[in-house]
Amino acid sequence: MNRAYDPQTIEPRWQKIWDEEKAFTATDDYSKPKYYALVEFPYPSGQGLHVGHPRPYTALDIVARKRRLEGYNVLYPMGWDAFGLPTENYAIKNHIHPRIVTQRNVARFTAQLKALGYSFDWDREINTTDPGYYHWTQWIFLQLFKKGLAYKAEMPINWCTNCKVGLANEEVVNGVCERCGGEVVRKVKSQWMLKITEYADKLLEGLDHVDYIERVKTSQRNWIGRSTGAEVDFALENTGDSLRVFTTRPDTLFGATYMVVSPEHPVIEKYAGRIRNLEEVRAYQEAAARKSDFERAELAKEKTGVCLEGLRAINPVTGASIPLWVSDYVLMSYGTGAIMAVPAHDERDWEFAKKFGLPIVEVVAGGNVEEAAFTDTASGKLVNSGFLNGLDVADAKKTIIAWLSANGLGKEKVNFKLRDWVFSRQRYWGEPIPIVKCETCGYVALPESELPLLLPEVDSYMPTDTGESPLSAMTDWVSTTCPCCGGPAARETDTMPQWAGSSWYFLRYLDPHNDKELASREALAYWMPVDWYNGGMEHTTLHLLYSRFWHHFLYDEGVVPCPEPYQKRTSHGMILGENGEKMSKSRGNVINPDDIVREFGADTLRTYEMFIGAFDLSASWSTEGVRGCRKFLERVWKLQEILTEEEGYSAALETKMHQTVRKVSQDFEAMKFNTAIAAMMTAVNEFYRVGKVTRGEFGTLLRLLDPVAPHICEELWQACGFEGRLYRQTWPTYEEEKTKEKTVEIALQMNGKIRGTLEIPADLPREEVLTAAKKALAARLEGLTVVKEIYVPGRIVNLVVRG
RNA sequence: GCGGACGUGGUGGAAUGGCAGACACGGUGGUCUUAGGAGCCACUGCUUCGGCGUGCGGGUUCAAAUCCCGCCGUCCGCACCA
Repeated sequence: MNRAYDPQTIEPRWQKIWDEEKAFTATDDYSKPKYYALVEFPYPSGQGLHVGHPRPYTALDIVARKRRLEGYNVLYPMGWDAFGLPTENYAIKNHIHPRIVTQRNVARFTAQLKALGYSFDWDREINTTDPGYYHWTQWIFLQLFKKGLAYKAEMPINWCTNCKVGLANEEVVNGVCERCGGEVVRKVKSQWMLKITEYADKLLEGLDHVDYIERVKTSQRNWIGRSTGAEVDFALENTGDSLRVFTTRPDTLFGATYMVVSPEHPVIEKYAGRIRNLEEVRAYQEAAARKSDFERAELAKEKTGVCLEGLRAINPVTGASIPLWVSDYVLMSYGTGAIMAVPAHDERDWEFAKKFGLPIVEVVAGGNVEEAAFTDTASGKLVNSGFLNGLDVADAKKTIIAWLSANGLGKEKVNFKLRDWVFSRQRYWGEPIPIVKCETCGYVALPESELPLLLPEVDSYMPTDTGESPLSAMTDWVSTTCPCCGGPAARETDTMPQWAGSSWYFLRYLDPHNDKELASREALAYWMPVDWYNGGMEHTTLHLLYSRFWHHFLYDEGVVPCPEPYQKRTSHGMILGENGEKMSKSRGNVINPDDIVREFGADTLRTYEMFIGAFDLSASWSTEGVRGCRKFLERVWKLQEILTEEEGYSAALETKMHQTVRKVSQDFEAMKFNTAIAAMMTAVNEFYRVGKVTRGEFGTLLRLLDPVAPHICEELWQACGFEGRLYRQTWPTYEEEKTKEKTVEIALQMNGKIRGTLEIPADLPREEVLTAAKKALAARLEGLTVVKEIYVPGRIVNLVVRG
């Protein structure tokens, strides 16, 4: 009974028992209320588990375990996002097949996660690199292809000169490859693209119907970047042709004194013959092409540009002839790749006009346009603008758009920052794209019966010098016949990006062994949407957006029962090293969770990671703090020594117990794990203060603490002779009435300054409280007049005095 | 530059209009001990003992860490998106 607390013995034992008893298996009993708790599945890296992983896993383990005690059928699954560059790079370097590397890493991660006692349903484990899994990743791609949402395009892509692979914009960080730090240049390649832009409005609108923390919604909205404005056509002088621009400020059209096109804009090629300084323009284009996106965007960079001499446009409202310039501050990838420049009311145009001596015409009054661009849209009135004069900005926008439409010169237009998703990678370790190219039929989908299209064995995983995938060297795999006409055809050799497998994995958990469909209709109808999804801030834009896009698409296809996959999304903060810096090998501040488990136990690690601070903020590791949590668990263990035979709560602690149950229950829901644990520490301190703990009190404590530290609680539950398994009990309840103290100590203030305290019965009427307060402060009140009396029940009396 | 978050003891952090510093770490003293890097007990924001204290300066309020205005600082995103 009074053995010392020994996590190294009890933790593996309970892990084995839970496993054998299938304690955390989600059932297919669809009559019970369901709860789907989800954490981002890890990439099984060679480094093994990081102390950052247990933070979100423990948090949702707490939620999952609490929900089970509350009677829900809970699904809390785990799997592996196992395609990806580090594995492939390791395979290249060490001449080991990436599948072997993956198996090894998955085995290590599994052992590490199991040692932490998570209540994952391991029967539903998935792996994105299993053919039985990527079968359905490929299937979804085919559906996208059939609906015209997957297409091939010549795209200037970010080319990592080191990995020899095309990167999505978001994989380029500060001009270098996010993974290897190599130099990134622009290169044009034919790429598979997914038309996520088609879903921009749905992805934006869907945010209004889900419970995401606000900053996640904000970053989704910013990434989609919807802006309303107008398209305007400017006639090109003596060509009969026109140049279209997008602007959010059509109201300033009278102030458009020149135009700018991006260096890649086709109008330059089209009218090259007219451009008198073509050589200068060509040189500028070449210089721009050599620059990476990063260099082009570099902060505080001076504006550069060249005038297209010989080519001019007409301002459609003023009729004035205005010059055309080329400059890399205009991006081909947004809007139309051309702008109307209104230097008086746009900072970039103003800077450019000042540098090149272009005219600045004020059309919205309110600033000094010789000193700075006036961009305030709330206060100004239109001037120098013909029929718009005197209007405010909002009205002027409406009026000019109506005028443009009526004259066939433009119309209202919505633009998005969001671009289509570059979906090709010239890499081996990814899902093959199930498409063949036929000389007569073009790109043809593989029949669904031929899925999964297996990743073939290759001799080398190294991408070729031409930038093609290693698969392209496998001629007998590449050569095939066209499913459409039977003629000779070649397989697509690009593979999918790592984002693919993670864009729908939460659906596969519902029915992971189904080889007829990605998941059964019944399972989808019952389990979706995910009730609570937690993940890192680093995935709040792309992974979330991509997976929401696929899910919206699958909803439109009738595959899934709801448009939004995740009902609730939260994010955890990072765990930093003891020095407050990000943990990394090079900084030498890495903490290995295995060491913590070995020295202190899994329950201590779990408790500590939940106690470390507010869940959504980053926190620094502290080994002293870990020790403190171990000490707390030791004190819980030793409560056995003062455990009495009484059932129920003792009179002395009844209120405290009801308060603690309420506090812990509420705090777990609000992810305030640190204060929930603090409340349990206080309760334990109380037990020691009164010198005993009843069975009722101890049983309640064990059930409250179980989600955080399940092994010690399960062990104590059994050791102290409580019936059955703790994981099969019910969540403790409280009575609001019993959380109320009989007497309270209130603060006494005079003019808002604390002047004393007073112990009173909690239900004492206001007048009697005030009388007692005045009596207690009698000495200080002498010679003063009380002009106002404030009483906040249970809190404070404040007497406002004068004299 | 834009957007977001944050700023409280020696440290991590509580408190979201009502007694600032819960809970813990660290520290000091004591106790037990062959021993203490264990356990237990007490104290632990500053103070000239009047008071003063939540980055700084204003404001609203009977009452402000909390709400409002203006600064300063730190961290994280995004970065010429017309």
